[in-house]
Amino acid sequence: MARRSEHSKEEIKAMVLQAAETIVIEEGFAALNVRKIAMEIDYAVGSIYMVFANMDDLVMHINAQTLDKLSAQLEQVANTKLEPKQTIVQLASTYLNFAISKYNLWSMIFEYRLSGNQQLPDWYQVKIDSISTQVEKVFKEISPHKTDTDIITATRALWSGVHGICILSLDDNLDTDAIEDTQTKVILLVKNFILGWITK
Amino acid sequence: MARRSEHSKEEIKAMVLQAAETIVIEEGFAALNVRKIAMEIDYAVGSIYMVFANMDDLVMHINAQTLDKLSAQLEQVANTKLEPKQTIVQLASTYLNFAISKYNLWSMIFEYRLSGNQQLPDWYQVKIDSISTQVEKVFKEISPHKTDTDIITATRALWSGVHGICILSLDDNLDTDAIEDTQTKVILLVKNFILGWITK
DNA sequence: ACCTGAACACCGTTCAAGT
DNA sequence: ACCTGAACACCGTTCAAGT
Repeated sequence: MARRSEHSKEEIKAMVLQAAETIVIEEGFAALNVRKIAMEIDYAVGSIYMVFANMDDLVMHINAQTLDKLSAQLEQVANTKLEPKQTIVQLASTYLNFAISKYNLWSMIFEYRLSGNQQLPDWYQVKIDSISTQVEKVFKEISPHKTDTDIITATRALWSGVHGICILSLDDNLDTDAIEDTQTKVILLVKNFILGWITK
Repeated sequence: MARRSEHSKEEIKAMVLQAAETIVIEEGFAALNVRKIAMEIDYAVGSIYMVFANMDDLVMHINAQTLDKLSAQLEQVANTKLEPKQTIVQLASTYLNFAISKYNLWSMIFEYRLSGNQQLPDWYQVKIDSISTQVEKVFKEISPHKTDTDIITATRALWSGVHGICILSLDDNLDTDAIEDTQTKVILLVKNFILGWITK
C-alpha cells in the first residue's frame, strides 16, 4: 500500500484542519486526537505528521483561525461610529457572544497547554495581543489626558477582566440564566471601570 | 509480596496527597502521574486506588487544600479594620500574591479538567464560591443603597476581573517586570471599578 | 485484608517498508 | 515521493494472584 496522490499536501492540510475543528466544535478539545482525525479524513495516523509537526502545531493553527474570526468581529464593531463608551460596551458584548457561540473553539485558545515548556511563537502572540489592541484605539478616545502607556495598561486590565468573567462564568454551564448573568457582569464591569477611569 | 500493614489507610492517603502536592509544586501539574507518586511513596501504582477513587479525586483534594489556604489568607485580610476600600485593594493584592507564590498549585485549580463531563461536587463548589464570599461582606460596607443581589453580582464581576488579570498575565511568565505590571493592572481595575460603583 | 504488578485500553509520535 | 501501520514510550485504571 501507500502512494495515492489523490490530494496535494495543501489539500491534506486543509482536510486535517477542517476535521480537527469539527471534532473540537462538536465534542470539545479533550476529545481531539490524531487517530480520530485520521479516521475522519481516511488517511493513516502517520500522514497527519506530513502536514503538521505535531499536535501543538495543529492546535495552534486552529486557534489562529479562531482568533482571526474573533478579531474580524471586534474590528467591525470598533469601526461603527457610535459614542466611544458605547463602542467599548459593544466590544465586550461581542467578545462574550463569541465565547458563547463558539465556546469549544474559544476555550481551547486558553485551555490548551503546549507540551514541554515551550513559549508561544511570536506570530501567535501577535494574534492574541491584537484582541486588546482593537480596544485600545477606542479607549484612547475617552482618555484625552492619559499617556499611551497608561491607556495600554488600562485596556489590558479591563479586557483581562472581561475575559475573567467569561472564563469563570461559562466554564460550568451555558444555560440561559448563566448567560444572562454573565452579560450583566460584563456590562457592569465595563461601565463602572470606565466611569471610574474618566472621573478620576 | 503484598500485605505490609506498615501504614494505616489514612497514613497512606496523607502520603499520596503530600507526594502529589510536592510534584505539582516542583514540576507543575502536567508532570503529575500515578507512577511518579507511587515511586515517591514506595508503594505500587494500584495502592493509590485504595485511598483515592482516581486522579480526579486526588486532584480535587489537593485543590481543596489550596483553596483552604487561600481562604484563610483572605479571611485574615478581611478582618483587619482598615477602610473598606483599602481592604478590597488589599484582598486583591493578597489574591495576586497567593497566585504568584503558589503558582503551580493555584493554576491547577483552574486548569485541571475533570474526565468525562462531570460537574464539580457541591463541597468543592462551596470552597470556590467562598473566595468571592470573603469579598462580599467588605463590598457591602461601601454599598449602602444596594440590594444584596446587586452586591453579589458586583463582587463576582470584580473578582472574576481580578482573576482574569492574574490568569492572563501570569501564565506566560513570572519574572519581576511581569509581576509588577500585573500588580499595577489589578489595583487599577479594583480602584476604578469601586470609584465607578460608588459615584453612580 | 492488604498490597502487588502484569495487563488492558488508550494516548502522541516515529520510521522501516511498501508502491 | 507519498503513504502506511506496526511499534514504541508513555498514560490511567483494573484485578487476579500472592502473603
